[in-house]
Amino acid sequence: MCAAPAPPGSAHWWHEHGERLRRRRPHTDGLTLELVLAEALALVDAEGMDALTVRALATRLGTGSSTLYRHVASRDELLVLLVDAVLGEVRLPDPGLPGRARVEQLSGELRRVLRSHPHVVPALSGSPILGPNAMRASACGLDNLLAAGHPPDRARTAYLALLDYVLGSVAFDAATEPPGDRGEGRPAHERPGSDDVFAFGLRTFLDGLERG
Amino acid sequence: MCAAPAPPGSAHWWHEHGERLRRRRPHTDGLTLELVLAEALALVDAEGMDALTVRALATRLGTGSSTLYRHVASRDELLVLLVDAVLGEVRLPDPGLPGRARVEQLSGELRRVLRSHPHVVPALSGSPILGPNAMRASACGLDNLLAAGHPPDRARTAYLALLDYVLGSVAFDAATEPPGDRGEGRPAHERPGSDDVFAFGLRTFLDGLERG
DNA sequence: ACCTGAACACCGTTCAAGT
DNA sequence: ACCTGAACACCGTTCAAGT
Repeated sequence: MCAAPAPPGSAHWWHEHGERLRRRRPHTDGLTLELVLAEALALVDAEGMDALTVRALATRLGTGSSTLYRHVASRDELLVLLVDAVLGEVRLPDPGLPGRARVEQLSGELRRVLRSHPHVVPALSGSPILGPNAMRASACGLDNLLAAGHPPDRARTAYLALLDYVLGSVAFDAATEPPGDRGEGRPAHERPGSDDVFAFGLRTFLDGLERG
Repeated sequence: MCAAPAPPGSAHWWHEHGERLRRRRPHTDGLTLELVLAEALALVDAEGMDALTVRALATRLGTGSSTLYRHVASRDELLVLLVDAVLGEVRLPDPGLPGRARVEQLSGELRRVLRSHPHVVPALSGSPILGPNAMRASACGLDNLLAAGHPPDRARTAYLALLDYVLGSVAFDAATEPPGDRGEGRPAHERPGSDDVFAFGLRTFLDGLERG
């Protein structure tokens, strides 16, 4: 029974992953999951997601590919863990700030961190984002909206919509181009920078949220 | 000179692709790019993006994998073309409607189309979205905001922010989970459905845009 | 000229054989 | 028990050989 393996990134998988970490004993070689993830992130940052092959990662770590399977069950698992590792770089805002300022700060910080690892971003849309670092940021995001004075149901819905916007602005940053610049010459209008677009969208959403 | 191949999905690549289409003569077998893309979409919809291998697609089309390279230069090109093919399903809103209603309708339609091909969505964040069908929808999206009474610069910025939100809401739909449901029992609060989240976020953004 | 089978250089993953 | 080289079943892509 219970032969179905939990899909990497699912809540069930994260639960089992936590138990696995608690149970683990040190390997005879010095290799740890943390080292594997750090090297994987360095590889992805330097050469892009396609360069993150199990074999290339193993070579960088000075072993064979089969050795990595003692730390990670599959390449998919590696990607899920990599995403949460990146989210671990997010610094939560000062709790002393007012609600809206905290919302703006956390949104900007999430965007900053993800843009500092651009090749990891496409991996965000593959599987659910439920790792411990994701949950930590997530709880903070909801708290901020509650602190800004929104009732719980409204705060929860607003939180999800805002998260979609922040992640979308990172993922589709260079992917979206305004229409009207079809000619060969320089465009008639300055194309708005992605930082300006992000700030405008965030401000507009929060304005709508306050006054709605 | 000019040996650098344009990366699939770039404006330059799309330009060359258009010329390639204009120049093409019929192949001796009945196979066309349109047929290749239709079969690729059927395969992705049925079995997911990982199942879209050049070999599997060729088999479904009754040929060998090398034959597909007469229609598409690489698997990456195939994905770029597939994304624009999906965007071709977007129906533009009735021009007789008022600006804001058109914005809401086009946003909802884009979301509907992408959610009907969920396995294609992750491919959106890989490369720029500059195909003819993307540009057609894009031009409409900007027009709608102009028609809603926003000055050009503001309309352009708002259009980009709104697009990030719509794409984000599709791409991170199942990927985002609200905090607070950590217990094993049923959650204390009903989790807001993604349709509700989307509608709320869209309304909130447009409210902020009107009153800002 | 057009087409394509067979080959090349990979890939993720497994597992029997080593220590 | 722990580890890993070598193998398995793929993959995208190319190109010489066929028509």
